[in-house]
Amino acid sequence: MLEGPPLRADAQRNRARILDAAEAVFAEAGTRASTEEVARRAGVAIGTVFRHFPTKDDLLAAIMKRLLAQLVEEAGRLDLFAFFTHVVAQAAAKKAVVDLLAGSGVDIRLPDAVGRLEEAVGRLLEAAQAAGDVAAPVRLPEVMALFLSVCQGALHAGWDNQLQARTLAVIFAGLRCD
Amino acid sequence: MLEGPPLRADAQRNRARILDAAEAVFAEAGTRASTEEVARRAGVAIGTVFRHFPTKDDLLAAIMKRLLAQLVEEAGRLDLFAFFTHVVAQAAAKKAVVDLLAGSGVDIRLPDAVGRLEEAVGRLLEAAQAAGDVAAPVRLPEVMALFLSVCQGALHAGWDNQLQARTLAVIFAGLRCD
Amino acid sequence: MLEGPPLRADAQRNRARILDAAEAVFAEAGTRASTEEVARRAGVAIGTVFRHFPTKDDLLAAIMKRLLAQLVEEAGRLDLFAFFTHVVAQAAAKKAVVDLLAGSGVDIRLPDAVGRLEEAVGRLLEAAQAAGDVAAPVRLPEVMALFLSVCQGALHAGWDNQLQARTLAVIFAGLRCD
Amino acid sequence: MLEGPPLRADAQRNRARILDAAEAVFAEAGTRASTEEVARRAGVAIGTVFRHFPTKDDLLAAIMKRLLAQLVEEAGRLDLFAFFTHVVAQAAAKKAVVDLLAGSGVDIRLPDAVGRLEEAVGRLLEAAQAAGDVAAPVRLPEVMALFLSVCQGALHAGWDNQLQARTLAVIFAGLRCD
DNA sequence: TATGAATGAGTTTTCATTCAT
DNA sequence: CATGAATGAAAACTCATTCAT
Repeated sequence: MLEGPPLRADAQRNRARILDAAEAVFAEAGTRASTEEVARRAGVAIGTVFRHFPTKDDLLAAIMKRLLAQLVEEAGRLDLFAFFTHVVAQAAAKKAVVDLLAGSGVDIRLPDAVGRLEEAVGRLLEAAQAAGDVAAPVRLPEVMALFLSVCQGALHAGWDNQLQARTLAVIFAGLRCD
Repeated sequence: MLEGPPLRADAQRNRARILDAAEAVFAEAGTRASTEEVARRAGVAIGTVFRHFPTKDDLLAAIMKRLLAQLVEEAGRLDLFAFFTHVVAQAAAKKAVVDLLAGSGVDIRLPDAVGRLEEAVGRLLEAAQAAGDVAAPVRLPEVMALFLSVCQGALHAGWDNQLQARTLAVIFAGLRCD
Repeated sequence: MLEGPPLRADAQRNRARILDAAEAVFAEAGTRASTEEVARRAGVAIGTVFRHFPTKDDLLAAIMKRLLAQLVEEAGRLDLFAFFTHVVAQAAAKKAVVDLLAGSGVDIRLPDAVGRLEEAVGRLLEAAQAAGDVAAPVRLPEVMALFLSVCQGALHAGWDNQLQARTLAVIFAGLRCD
Repeated sequence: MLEGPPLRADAQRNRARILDAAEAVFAEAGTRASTEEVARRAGVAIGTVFRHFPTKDDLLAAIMKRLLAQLVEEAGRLDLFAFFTHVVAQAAAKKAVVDLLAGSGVDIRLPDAVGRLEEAVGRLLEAAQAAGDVAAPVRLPEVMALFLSVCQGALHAGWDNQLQARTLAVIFAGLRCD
């Protein structure tokens, strides 16, 4: 957890640019895309990428961490159903992250961040069950599993709005009447 | 659709060996695993792999095609719920294929084979609806979407039998009461 | 010079087919073209090519030998100028051979055949000088050199009939007034 | 025509080294020589060659371009006869290049550079005709054709100084009395 | 003898990572 | 700190040649 000295303003800007570029590049081309391509997209030299993220896996982990934090933040503002819907809707933009969450060969461990997301979803689940919107026997693990599954699914095969809605409808019904 | 002359017996044997090896290797190490490793596992020289599959992508496509055919065959013997359950249970063993089905950077198109799977699942759906096991408004696209999603989800290390069962239970309930 | 037993009729037919195919293939794609491609063009399996020509170089040497014999034969029927003109006109069809004559990396020695061609051209030269069509000081080596040079030149850059004629005209003038 | 930013000094040095090495290697062993050998000779890692020339063909094209520029420069300093003589004399050292100019399987297009050479030779021709050293009806295309032909011819091992001189003498006479 | 599958050394090419500028 | 050239191990792919069918 050592964070080192705070970065200079330009360094911080570069770090953010690289993360944005990496998210975009890996979303488009998968994690096979080269680090050079990320640098190019970020408008930065390759050395700069490696200064900020000593290995490619570090870069991937950083993307993940950032998205997970975003998800936690969104979970704090929405109910369970809205959260699912929202995340699925934008899953395609986060391809790499969802892939990583699902473990695509690259081996990255972020127990903290994942744990925090699980807690956030847990709170949503409790609330939904308290409101009677989700059946009592439903537990967090399967909700997380469904969440990840549907994110994965949504990445691919061009789920349009319709298909997203219909697919989520089945899951929501399942949560309600289980 | 031209298939060329039938392969010699030994060639056919090698082709199958290579596909088996590739399925295993890519399941264990992802599609990043090298073609050499596949050759080694198949007990064959690298040139033999490339004679059968001129490109790594060709090899991946061939694995896919074979798995899809297997799924179609299994769909013919099971009902919708059993099919889901069965496939999810062994998804981890087919990691690479499920990844490919979902499009993991490698660019492979097998509309035919995918189409046939969709038809097979369509028949299962009709039967299940006729039997009253699935609600009338449910349509094929969302069933396929759920199917793929859950396969992806099931790849994760964490899904033990319990979690598989509980997750599918939610989906099955959703299909029933939608 | 051991020639072995005479070939069976079908074997002889195959040998010829392979040579024709090789000449065509190497003319189109250079000597880098693969032996497989030659086999394919000859409508023969790769093993058959290697039975007739134990190495690729043997195949190339055989093409050469055949073309040189052809040239000798043509030299016997034409005068020096007609011979030059004729050979240049069809040089493109013999790309590989001319390349080989010029020594393109592949190392092949056919002193006999080349010697016989040189003799044939020598006879043409004597005749032409006797007729006063070629200046007395001109010697065989430079005639051969010009011959090969122009063949090489004609292979490339799409010499049309016009250009062939004009280029040869300069050389013929040079031979006359040297 | 965009050339990108100017190369760093060390990169430029390496680029030149690689070109020199490639010219030497390909002159000795033909274009079949491996890129590794070029790297070794240049005292550079293989990756460096590919950073500068992403493809072997790119490397070959670059050699060509450089030689053509050299020829243009030499054409600017010499008269037509001296130019021919000079180039023929050193043709053997440029084996690969002359082969490429003539198109030896490798597929490279450099219309610009070739065009500039043609212009330069055109100027020499005009001057020679103005001086009465070349007959009026002679045109540029056949001069270029002769030039390339003789370069090709000169590649052969056998052309010693004598033979070069005698062969060029015939051509020069032809240009004079055509 | 013909066939065509298998071999495996050799080549090209890619890319994460290091390091001189 | 940023840059971008260099590195070199590893991967993809080719093809002359051998050998089982």
